Amino acid sequence: MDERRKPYPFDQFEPKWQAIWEKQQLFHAPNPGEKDFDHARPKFYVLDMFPYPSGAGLHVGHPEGYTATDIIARYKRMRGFNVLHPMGWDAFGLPAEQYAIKSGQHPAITTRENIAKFKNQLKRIGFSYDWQREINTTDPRYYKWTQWIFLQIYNSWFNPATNKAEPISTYSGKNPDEVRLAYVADVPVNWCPELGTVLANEEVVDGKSEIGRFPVVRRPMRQWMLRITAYAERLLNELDKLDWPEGIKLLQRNWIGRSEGAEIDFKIGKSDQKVRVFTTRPDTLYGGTFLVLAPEHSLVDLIVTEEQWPAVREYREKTARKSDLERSDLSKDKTGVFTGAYAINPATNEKIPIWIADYVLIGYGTGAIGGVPAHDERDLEFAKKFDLPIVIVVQPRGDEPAFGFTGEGIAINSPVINGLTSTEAKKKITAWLEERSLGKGAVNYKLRDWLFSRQRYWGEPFPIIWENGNHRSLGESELPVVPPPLEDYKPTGTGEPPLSKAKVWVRYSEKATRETNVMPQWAGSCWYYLRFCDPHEDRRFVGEQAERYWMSGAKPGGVDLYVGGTEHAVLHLLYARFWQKVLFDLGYVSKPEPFQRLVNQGIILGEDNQKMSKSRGNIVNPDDVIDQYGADAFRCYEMFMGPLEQMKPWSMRGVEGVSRFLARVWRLFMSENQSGDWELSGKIKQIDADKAQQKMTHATIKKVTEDIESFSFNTAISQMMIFVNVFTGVEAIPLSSMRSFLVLLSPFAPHIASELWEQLNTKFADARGDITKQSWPAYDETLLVEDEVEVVLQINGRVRDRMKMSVSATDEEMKAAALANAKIQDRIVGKTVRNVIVVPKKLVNIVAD
RNA sequence: GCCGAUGUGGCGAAAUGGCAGACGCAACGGACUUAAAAUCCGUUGGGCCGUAAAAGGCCCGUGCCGGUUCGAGUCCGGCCAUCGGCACCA
Repeated sequence: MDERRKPYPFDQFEPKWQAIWEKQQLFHAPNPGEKDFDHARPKFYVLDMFPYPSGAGLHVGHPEGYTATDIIARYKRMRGFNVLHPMGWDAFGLPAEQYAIKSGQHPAITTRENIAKFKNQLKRIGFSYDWQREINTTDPRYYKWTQWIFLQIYNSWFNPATNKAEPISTYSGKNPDEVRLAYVADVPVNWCPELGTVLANEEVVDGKSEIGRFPVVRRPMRQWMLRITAYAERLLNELDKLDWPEGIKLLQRNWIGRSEGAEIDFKIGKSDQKVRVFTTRPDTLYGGTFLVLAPEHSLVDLIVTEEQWPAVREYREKTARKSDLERSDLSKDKTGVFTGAYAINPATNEKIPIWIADYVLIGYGTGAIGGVPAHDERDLEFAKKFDLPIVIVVQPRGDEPAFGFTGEGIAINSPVINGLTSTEAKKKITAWLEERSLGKGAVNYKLRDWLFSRQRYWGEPFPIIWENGNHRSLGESELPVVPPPLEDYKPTGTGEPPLSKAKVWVRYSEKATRETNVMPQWAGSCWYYLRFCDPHEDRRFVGEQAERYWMSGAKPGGVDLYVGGTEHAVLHLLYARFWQKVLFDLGYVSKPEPFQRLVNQGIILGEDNQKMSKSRGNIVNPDDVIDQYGADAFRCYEMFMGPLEQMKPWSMRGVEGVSRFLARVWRLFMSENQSGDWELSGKIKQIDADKAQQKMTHATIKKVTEDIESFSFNTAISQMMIFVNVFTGVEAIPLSSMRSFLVLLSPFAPHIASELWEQLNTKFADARGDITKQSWPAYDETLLVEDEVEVVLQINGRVRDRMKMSVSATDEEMKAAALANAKIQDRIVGKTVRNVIVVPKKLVNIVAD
């Protein structure tokens, strides 16, 4: 293509229009109270998941969602909305730091370079972002407020009575540090020696770090935690009113993992000690023949008998050394040790042995279970292995065997609840336990508190200092806390964060030292959508008026449309919801949920149908595509590939096809003169469209409008192709149809639409101004109505003939015409017509045999 | 193991329960051209009958098996395959 002439001169007009948009700041959205703000228009906030600016630059997957949102943004502007469509950078994170370790270059420099590269690439695609609102999570003017929000979390607690966060000052207990939403705890963490940091559960995949795939081991360490579990119920319930894909809601529900059941106390021997267990099947209590504690359970020390100590100690040490991976890998084979102690089953009053086993997790429920081997697979396996008694207490309703039956049935061998269904039995036994103070109904969640500290350099420092072993928050006036420059960014390897090497910085005062952990990468993205509302406000994390305006709406979520990949289904999306709720409870924001509507774009595969990766060498770089085919072709191809949500392979041939379509659009408007220059085609005239042309135009307006609304961008483009095919070769082309068409095309291919619109304006005075300032065309449904339609004639559901009929034909007329049809006649001779089904304007089906 | 998504030509795909394959790619044929590229026009799911060639006709076909219905890619039940998530959560 280099030496050859391009099919249309996109290389000239695409940069031209990008320069015009930038110069005129056409896509800047003023805030309420600012110059040019229009109160009469409704608002629309359309947001992309902002990228991590990696050194590799954009790949074609990024702009897929970005193109979709850009189409929506441009469309909504033409429909009269004030559109907020911003972009920014989630720039804290490991790669820049890893690079710093290797090269010694400060991550801030790497980050700045990568951002410049990303921004340049995005601008070449012609996205209509309001670049005045660009934000960068590593900018002190931004993370000052990330730290500020942390302080709000730190300085509040979750009041169960009001079911919301409140300032810590309202807490009446003795030690507020026990209830803060941000707290310090010694917890078994996922320690990654290679990365020199701990990781959140969510960042560990199959026992390896999500980044780098290095092994991860369990190790107790003192860490900052955020009390997200306090919000489990609300995070679960408030999903209902969000317009998110059901699949994503389900992922979050499963992650939160609510289960209802009971907590039951088992007395230990003759002492006053009790073990509390959680179960979802209190109705199987009579079948409980042993107890199992997690090896780490604090009661173990108190109950183990002399002779069992050595075995217990050895087992506990062995478990502690196992990583999570090993622990679950060996899941097929149950292990455990008897403690020598016994408990009393409160239902049967029988003495049952207490074991420890690593299939019971310290972090879930009470860290102890009642073993009901007859009706729980894991307990059954354990009982078989260690020869523990098995008692059947649930009778299945079908003909399944009761032994090992885990479903719901009828309670048996259980005096208090015999004959009841499992559901009834659960209620009754729980009430029975409550009356005797032996237990109570309880709800448990799989969700754990959020491990919030990292032993890294390139992240937000905590606005916290330590004095005499106690933590204390810095004042708001001391923000931002800026990380000190370091000679050496390497992790210390001991778990001591790199910031501890900056001795001067760490020393806050005579008596106090700074916290040296930093926040995880998720911190900055937990609230960036709020900052976009008002990115330059320096007195508050977001201006109140701006927040109330852009986040407004009748539904709980403030952002009207949020587009990004499924990989953030439970991490970013859950964390952001959590922060939003804390800020909402404390009265800082107006909405309980951040994102009202969520759409996930599918992954784009390489041409070989494999995931794009450096090692496969199948990565497509948007720059190369744009060099060859232009930004409009790139955008349109990304949308033409198939449904947005679907995974689909890239195809350069496909890009070429879409590029040919845009060239046809170009030549519909432009022709080459003698000297080889493009000029407006003389075929375009101010004439009325004939009936068929008018119908095609309105059908196209309708289809494109509806398809944009339903995110069916691929079929919208198909319709525009049909339109162009119809008008290609027409001798006199009606101007009005071309005007409408260009407006429809402009969200998809804004450069060519702008250029052709301008060309029309040089000759015709029927419209004025830039195409981006036009309003979206309306369609007239009456023009789409046909006089005659082709009706399908079927016999027994098989098409036998077709005939033209007036749309106003009655059912009777259609039936009569069908039966009179020659081909139908031929086929039904000698047969009995049993029934005739008439679908108006569509078909007649004759049932005959 | 559990949960979810997907399965339609050579390929990407389209189809409020009503003509399966729109639109695009690829392929083939034609026009233009000294030639090629580009462009334009046409053909293109499979099988069979038919004819000199056409016209035309019939049957099969949306992962597999069954059901509901006048009529099923679409709804229901069971299975298979691929992808994604969770995974000893009591």
